[in-house]
Amino acid sequence: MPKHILVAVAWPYANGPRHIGHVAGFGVPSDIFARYHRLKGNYVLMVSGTDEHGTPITIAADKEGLAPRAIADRYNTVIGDDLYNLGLSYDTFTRTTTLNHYAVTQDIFKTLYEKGYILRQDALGAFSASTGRTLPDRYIEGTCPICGFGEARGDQCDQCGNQLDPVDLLNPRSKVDGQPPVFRTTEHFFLDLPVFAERLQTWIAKQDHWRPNVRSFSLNFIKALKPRAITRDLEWGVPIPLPEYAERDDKKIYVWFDAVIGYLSASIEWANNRGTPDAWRDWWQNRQSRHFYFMGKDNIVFHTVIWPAQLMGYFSDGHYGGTARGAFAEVPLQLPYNIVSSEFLTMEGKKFSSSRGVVIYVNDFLSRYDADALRYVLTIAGPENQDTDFTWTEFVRRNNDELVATWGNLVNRALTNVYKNFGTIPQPAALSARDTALLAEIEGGFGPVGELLEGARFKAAITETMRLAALVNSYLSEQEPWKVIKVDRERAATIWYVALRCVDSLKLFFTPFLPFSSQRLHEYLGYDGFIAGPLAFKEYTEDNGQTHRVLTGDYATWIGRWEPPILPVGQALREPKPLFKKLDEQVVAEELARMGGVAGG
RNA sequence: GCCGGGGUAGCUCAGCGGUAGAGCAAACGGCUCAUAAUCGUUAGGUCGCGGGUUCGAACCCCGCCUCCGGCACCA
Repeated sequence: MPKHILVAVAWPYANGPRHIGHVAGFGVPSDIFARYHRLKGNYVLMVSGTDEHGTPITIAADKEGLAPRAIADRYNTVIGDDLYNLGLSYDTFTRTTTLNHYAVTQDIFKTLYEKGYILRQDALGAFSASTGRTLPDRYIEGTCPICGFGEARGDQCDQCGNQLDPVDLLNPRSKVDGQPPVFRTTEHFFLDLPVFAERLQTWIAKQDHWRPNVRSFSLNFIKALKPRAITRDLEWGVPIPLPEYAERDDKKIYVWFDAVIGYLSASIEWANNRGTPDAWRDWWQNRQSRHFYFMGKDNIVFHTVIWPAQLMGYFSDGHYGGTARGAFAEVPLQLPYNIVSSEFLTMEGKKFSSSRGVVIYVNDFLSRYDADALRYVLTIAGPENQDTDFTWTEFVRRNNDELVATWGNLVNRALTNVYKNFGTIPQPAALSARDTALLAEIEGGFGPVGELLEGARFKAAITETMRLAALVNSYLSEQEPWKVIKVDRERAATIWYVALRCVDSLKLFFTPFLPFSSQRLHEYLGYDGFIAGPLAFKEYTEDNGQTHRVLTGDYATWIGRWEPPILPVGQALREPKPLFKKLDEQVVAEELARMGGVAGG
């Protein structure tokens, strides 16, 4: 029985291009997971979009003399292109500035407010003297009242490590324009998290399948829950859906409150765009569905505590809950099933930093190297369980000595031999014990590799797949069909048939990780159709006339299945070419030079 | 400061209570179909340090050293 799987992917923030650390954390792992479940025959809905509200975008806009929307437009395009080029197979990659997203966000806010889960309280806030906008604590600096450090931030002193309140700073000033901030009392709306503390505690405590650090970190976090402000004094954001704020342009919903709602709103948008407006409920109001969230470790509490609290509070009410009929009626919106959080990638031993040149942007990377090469390295050497370091030396080595040498070479030697000597999938004679043993081991991989993928153990899954590929190289070296063919063409045909059967299965194991090369291999083997096909951009126009671009794809037409394929004897091969490019050792020096030599020190 | 995570073969990492593992690098040998790729064999570690629990500890507990994150109106 196919399952409904929601793959909810962190929303990249649209204030600049994204670097490979970002896609290592949420993009590649989530796509591997989604592609695997599609092959498995499950109903996958993979959603995300660019996160376009909040202070950093308004600051970027001010610097360039543009409207926030213009910044968001620019980076929505850049980021969308990056994800497309990496082959991330979203069902819907949209943005938070759509009418639909505003409507869903406002419905959730309004419903939580009416149910008493949102409180109104006065709070002391810091404002920019020049623009009147909120100044987040981290944008205020001054002299630390504890240690006297002159450049302490409003939230914390980097010298003595103490947590601070911006009103305590001596000589406070805005990091944006250098002016002293103005402090004044302002009304804010607070999500009443303590009301949910007990339910959250019970729920999180029984999530044995979460990664241990996610679970323990979250349990620790909810020991001291306070109401959390979910509005900001900012003109850029989703309007507060209450009559007294309808005409005001100075207070909006906090970006994090609306960003997580994107998982739901993007699902609703997906359903509307394909003309089946209730289809999202199969994932959200279906107790059998499972929701997987992918993000970096800095986002954990938003997904394990705050978003679940929003969902618990909303339950099956509001406009979207209340319009459910039939099997969906009164089924509460489903909570996360698993929170797959990654650690951080560093770059040549340092944190990514665009200002210091310690960075490689996705579009820059893909202009010189293949997406599959990046996907391979980010998977097998990615920050799955601990911070890991990306180095160019390691990238070149993994590409050349592992991807090209083990898998690329196996495919190439098998295909070129068979293409040259037979032209079609050769007819085997009786299989030897060695032949059947190899086939059993390779085709037996669908179970264990699949289990590793289901458990989000991507490193282990690709390592096991590489081990299986190496077994086939070993088999060929031992059987030496290039020698056998001179004396026994039928036996040579059998050996090559066995090798190609293995390659055909390995092709499926590699498809979630390396979709582009797996599709090419699929075609070289003489098959038609897509096991990993093209993605597509579509334009949608909403009622206000505003148009936005959505990254999607026609995944239902893809034909791959997570099971040993039936390799048809006699099927004509297409002329093979190497799947991967071997990289010259000097790209290491070139790339380090491009980074301005920062890696040396 | 508080909370959390890490320190395992030259390198990158897996293992997380039951005789120390993988890949790469190194040495030697085989093959030469294949992107000079591959295959086999060998070598290599008092598992950060010191205590403790246990029949038995990389694995659990305590202390220390060291590195790295998070600390909620930053996303």
